[in-house]
Amino acid sequence: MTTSPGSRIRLQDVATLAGVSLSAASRILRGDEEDFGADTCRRVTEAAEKLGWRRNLLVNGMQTGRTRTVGVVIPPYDSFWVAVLAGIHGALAADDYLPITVWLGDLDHMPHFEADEKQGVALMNRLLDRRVDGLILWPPFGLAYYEHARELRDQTVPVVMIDYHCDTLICDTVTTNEVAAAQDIARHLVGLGHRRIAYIGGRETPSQAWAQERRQSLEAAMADHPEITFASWRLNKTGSDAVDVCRRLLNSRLRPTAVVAASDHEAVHVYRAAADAGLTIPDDVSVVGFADLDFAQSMVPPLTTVRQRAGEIGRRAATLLLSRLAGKAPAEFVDARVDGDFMPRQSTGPAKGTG
Amino acid sequence: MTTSPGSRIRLQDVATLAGVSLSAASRILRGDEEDFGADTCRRVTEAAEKLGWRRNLLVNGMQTGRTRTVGVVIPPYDSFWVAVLAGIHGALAADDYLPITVWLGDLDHMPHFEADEKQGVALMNRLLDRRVDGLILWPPFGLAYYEHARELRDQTVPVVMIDYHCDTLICDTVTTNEVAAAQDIARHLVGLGHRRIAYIGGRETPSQAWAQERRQSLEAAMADHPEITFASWRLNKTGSDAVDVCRRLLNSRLRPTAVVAASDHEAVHVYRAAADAGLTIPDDVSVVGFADLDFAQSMVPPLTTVRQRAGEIGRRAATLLLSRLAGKAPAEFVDARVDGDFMPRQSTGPAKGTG
DNA sequence: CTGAAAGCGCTTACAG
DNA sequence: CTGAAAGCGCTTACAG
Repeated sequence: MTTSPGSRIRLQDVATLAGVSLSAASRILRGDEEDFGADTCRRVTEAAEKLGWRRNLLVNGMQTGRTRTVGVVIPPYDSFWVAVLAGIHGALAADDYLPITVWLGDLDHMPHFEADEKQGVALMNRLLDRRVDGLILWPPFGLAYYEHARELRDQTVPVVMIDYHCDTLICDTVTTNEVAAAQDIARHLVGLGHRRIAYIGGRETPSQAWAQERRQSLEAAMADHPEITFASWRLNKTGSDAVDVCRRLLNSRLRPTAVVAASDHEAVHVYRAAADAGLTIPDDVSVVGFADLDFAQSMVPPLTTVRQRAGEIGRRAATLLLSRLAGKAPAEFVDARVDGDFMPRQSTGPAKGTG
Repeated sequence: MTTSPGSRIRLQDVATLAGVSLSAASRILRGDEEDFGADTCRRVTEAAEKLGWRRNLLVNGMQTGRTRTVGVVIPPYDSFWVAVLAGIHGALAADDYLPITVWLGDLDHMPHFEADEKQGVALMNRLLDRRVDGLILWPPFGLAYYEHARELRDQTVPVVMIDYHCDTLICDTVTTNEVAAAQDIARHLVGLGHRRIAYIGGRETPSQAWAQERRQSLEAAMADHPEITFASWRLNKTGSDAVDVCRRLLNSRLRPTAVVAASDHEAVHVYRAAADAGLTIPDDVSVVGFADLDFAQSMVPPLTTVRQRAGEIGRRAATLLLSRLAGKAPAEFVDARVDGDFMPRQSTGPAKGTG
């Protein structure tokens, strides 16, 4: 029952059993069979099989400096991130790379990453100590951690960030095409006759650049329609005041006939606030989400939203990193944009009084 | 921009900069400071800091045969498994172990694992080639893979299986207390006056032992109530006939007033079939799920179900493995049971005609 | 208090 | 066609 890790079979055991030298066994098992007699090859293969020998990838890692391993700092936070992870895993596995996925904090109470900077740096360093060849990071591991981990700052280890974006790129990034998505949303709502539109977002820390970009894209898209009155609202740091803020928003002087939420998560709060205020969706107020999370379709009414192609985002991130590792990536950092798909459903309708 | 992995700082560089020997630097940086002069220690620490040297855990792995790494073969399939993963990650991280989470197939179309045996074995072997110290597996990686991977069969590498259970234990297991949960369900339904009760499950392959146990536990619990007529139904291999089977079940001669689903996933199908058949939940038929997945509470009506303590299950699995690795686990395989919590909600009500 | 030496499990030129 | 030797980046007795 007790494990004895030292008892593993070594190549030398295989070589001995097959009656060849260590190096012969090594070369044969690595496919270098041409130089050896068919009989020798067979003896070695059979000996390895019989003893249950398996190559030791730690050795390869030490010798080559490459572990064929990628650190992925992304929690399975919601269906979007789970799908991103799946995309990453698939693409890496296809190239025989192994993702090592870790995250900080527990899923129910995602911490404020600013407060956990120390732990964040420690997490990265744990991965770097394992000699991952590269890293894929989610937004909260933005600039701050980047600057703390020497390997990243010095660009010894390539990094791809998802949904993180800033003016001067510090690494490869993969992001949803926010501008196009915002225009889709604006076009849809304006077409339905809405003139008073509000946006409700979470806080926008520097590391949550996507949040800022999403709002700004929508503001820009709305600015193309001078007939629109538009207002952006924002939740507090933790989002604990979400329903309350949504309620105030709906009752605000603007009296929006449509609310665009930063994501489907916030849209849920708008639904609740609308119910509290006795407002019907979409008759009294239209609601648009973002992401098309797994629950969006079964909300009552089904939520109009922008589907993010999460799997594709993950795959792009992984292939980008792999090409970087293979030295095949462009010299400049890549700023990859993945389109979203506007999904009109029943949470949006004609503006009240427009019919 | 281009990465040069060979350019990493080695301990020798640190030693040279500090003006000490390699071994002195090694011992000082590992905390063996007592034998050295305070000044020497400082010079070494500073040199390491200055050069940005980081220990190479691959070396430790090679030297000790332990990598402080655990292979976790669990996809983030639904909120249950995500929470299990979170529990595992938390417990491993607390002990400075690193989980390496991988899975087979894509999340949308989870493959038939029987059909992918080769890939499954390859997946395990990829982990074993990385010299993981142990493995945590989800049910589909049951007996079959177990028998194929020599390290597992020979118990060189300890394994904990979640929700896998069979008569003669082949490894440590962590499972929900199915018997108690089944009794809770039976008591609840009988108390509501139900006399005609059906169970709807997916297929029960050998590797999905939990499915079999769940059904059998319910059958046993029902047998304690002789006034109950009980029938078990089952979906086809892929579950593609789910709604259809549920429809037939509801219209069957039994005319069940209550349906117990193998999990919340199947309960969704029962809801749909009930709607198709013009039956109201719970007035015409009561429905009970299992797991308390993230969507259960917001189903219409909210689903009565058994909450599985996923986080606890994950933590137990991880700590069990860690104690096994530390040689502190009991000699026999552990069969850990985690209680579920019965969650009565609005999908169950008095049996029709009972009032 | 410090350094030369062996070894972890291999791979890869290189000499026979 | 095959084997002795050096080396990957360290750690750890052991000798000074």
